[in-house]
Amino acid sequence: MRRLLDAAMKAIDERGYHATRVQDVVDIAKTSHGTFYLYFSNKEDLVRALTVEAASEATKMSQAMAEAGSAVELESWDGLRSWVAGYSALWSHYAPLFRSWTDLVAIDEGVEDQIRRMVVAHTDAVASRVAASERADGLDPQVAATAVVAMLDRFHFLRDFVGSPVDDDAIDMLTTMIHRALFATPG
Amino acid sequence: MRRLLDAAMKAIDERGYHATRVQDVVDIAKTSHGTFYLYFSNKEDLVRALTVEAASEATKMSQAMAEAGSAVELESWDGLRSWVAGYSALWSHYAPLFRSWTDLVAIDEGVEDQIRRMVVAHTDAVASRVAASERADGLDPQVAATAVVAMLDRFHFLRDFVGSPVDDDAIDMLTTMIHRALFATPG
Amino acid sequence: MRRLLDAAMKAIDERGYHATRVQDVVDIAKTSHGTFYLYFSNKEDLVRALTVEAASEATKMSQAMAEAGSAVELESWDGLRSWVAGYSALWSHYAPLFRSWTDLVAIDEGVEDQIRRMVVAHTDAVASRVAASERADGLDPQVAATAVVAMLDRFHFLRDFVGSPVDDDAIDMLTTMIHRALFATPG
Amino acid sequence: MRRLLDAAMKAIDERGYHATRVQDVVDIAKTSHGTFYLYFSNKEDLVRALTVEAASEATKMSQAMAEAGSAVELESWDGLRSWVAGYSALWSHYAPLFRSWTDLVAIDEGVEDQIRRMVVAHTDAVASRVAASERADGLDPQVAATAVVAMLDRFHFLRDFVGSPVDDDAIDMLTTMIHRALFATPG
DNA sequence: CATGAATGAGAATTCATTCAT
DNA sequence: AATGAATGAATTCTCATTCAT
Repeated sequence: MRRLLDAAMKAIDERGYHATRVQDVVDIAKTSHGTFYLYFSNKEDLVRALTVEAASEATKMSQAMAEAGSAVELESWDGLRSWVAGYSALWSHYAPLFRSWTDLVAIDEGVEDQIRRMVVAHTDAVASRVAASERADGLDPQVAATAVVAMLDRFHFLRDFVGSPVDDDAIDMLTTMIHRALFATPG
Repeated sequence: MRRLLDAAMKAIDERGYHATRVQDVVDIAKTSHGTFYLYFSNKEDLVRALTVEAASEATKMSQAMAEAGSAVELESWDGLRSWVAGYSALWSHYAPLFRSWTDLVAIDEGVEDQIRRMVVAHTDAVASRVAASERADGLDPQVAATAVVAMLDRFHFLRDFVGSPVDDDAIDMLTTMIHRALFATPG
Repeated sequence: MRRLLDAAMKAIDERGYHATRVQDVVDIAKTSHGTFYLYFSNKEDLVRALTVEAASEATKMSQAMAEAGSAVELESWDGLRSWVAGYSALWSHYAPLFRSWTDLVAIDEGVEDQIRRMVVAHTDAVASRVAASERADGLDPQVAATAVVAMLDRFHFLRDFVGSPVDDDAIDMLTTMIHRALFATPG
Repeated sequence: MRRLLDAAMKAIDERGYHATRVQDVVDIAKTSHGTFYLYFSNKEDLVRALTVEAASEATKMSQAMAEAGSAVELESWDGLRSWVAGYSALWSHYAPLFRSWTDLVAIDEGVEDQIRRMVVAHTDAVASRVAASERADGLDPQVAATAVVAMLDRFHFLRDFVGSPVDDDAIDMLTTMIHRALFATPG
């Protein structure tokens, strides 16, 4: 089952979700059609399982942040950077899913729910810090958080699209831009 | 032919690209399968035509900006806002395509090229202004531009996803955040 | 469509419903899979169409009898014989369906309804004549009618099973037996 | 093995033969796929075992009748009734098989042979009594016997189909009708 | 130019059967 | 003897594309 999940990730990575056939997945997993349907009732079920996993990781990440401490974390450049780096690591790990979640939401309600859960986990985490910050006034926390998550998510996609990995320098710059966008005194 | 393009846009809007059948398109266009293949050699060809259109609009938009004047435009809040508003209008007009371009790039090289052209048009426009600005030093123009375009693009998608339209207030806030991210003096 | 219906009848005749593949039907009809699904949404739909046809014929037959006249028809040996002969002709024409309607009812509700319609058409026709007959008292018309239809239906099946066609002599004898069963003075 | 046979009967009763999966049978028997194939070489083998059982019962029934005595048995209303009641009990006990034997004969030659054996046991038993009876002249014993068995068999099916059990009254009436059909003096 | 019936390659899914444990 | 995970052949169904009218 783990083998099938990993194989699916690999296949989606290579061909994209829609071009991925059950055949491709079982070929990579070196198993048979029958085995696939032993563990998943259909192709959608497999994607659902993958998104559940990713959404759980995302939720775990923002909960960890919630427990770890105060708004200071995002308000300080270093604190913000570590969150951005965490997001980046998550994105890279689940790249095949994050890259195409736009399309995955159309699969079915179950998948859409998981993706929504993932988005909400991230935006809520940011929104609560923004709401708590004195320096971010003037910004609607939810809208600002959405903008931040949008930037992070798509930045990774675009870099991936042009073939440049998101390295430490890029994370630094993203951190700086987000930090300014949220907390900077207008110049 | 125009009827078919519009019908395709409508169908993709309603069902998403992958769930759209040639049948759906010809139904909406009130024409027949035969006619479809008279104007397009296949389904991909149709999408290619749509992306060519969107990419041309995007290019036109950034050329207009290039002709219109100096870096001041983006450096001033008002100038930046009008660009953001323009992007927003473009996104909304081609929403079905922008919403799922993640998926479209996988169709074929021709489509991917058009999308790349569109992304480059936007990032280059921003990057050149950032490069020209004295207040944006410390930022790699290309990377910063990518981040800005990422934010704009995905913000629209996310608002669309949660069902809230991008209104004037949201555009104001986006403008402010981008303005700060690019040009603000760190607080 | 007619070609497909006839082909299906032939295929069911040769292999039985459950062993009949869509492939077999389209092979006999000398057409393609695609064409099959152009006219029928699935295999069940095809059988439904066949049973609708058979049930309509059955209904037509009993209506004709109702219009033609009084109870005398069945009460007289000749009248009864002509009805038995009609039933026999119907059975032979739709042999593949009648032979296996036992199994067809399990396909879906639509098919079951048609078959019930067919059975009811026959039993009601007989029951009303029995009820009207003075010589048949002591018999519950519905139960007696069921027994008569049962005998007719299964007699054909059993003869078919052992490879002997139902000829005029057999029809004569069946007529005599039914006539006695319904109207004879106990010896 | 007994558990598997009973489970198969139950499964066929609930879903019909074709809809019954090996899975269903082993679930009901609370055993495993492996065990199933330990006792039966395949699915057909299981059905064959069931039909062998039913055919043996049928044979036993007509042998008992042969031993018990003379033609009088069927010629007397009471004697006939006890045979009809016996048939009815047999049908009810093996209802899942009798209900769908139309379908079962198509499985393989082995199954068809058993079913033929069962049919022949019944028709021969009746035919020999008819042949021996003086009052049944004019009727071909084999044909008349076939008609009687047909009526009995299908009457049960039809009653089952409309949801009315075959009770004592129905058996009385069947007996009367068969008695008249075979032995009545034409009125 | 326009039509839409016909095509068939390709994909998902099921389920009887095997076999290592 | 018993188990049940794994297998893959067989089948249904979809839909882009063609072509005779």
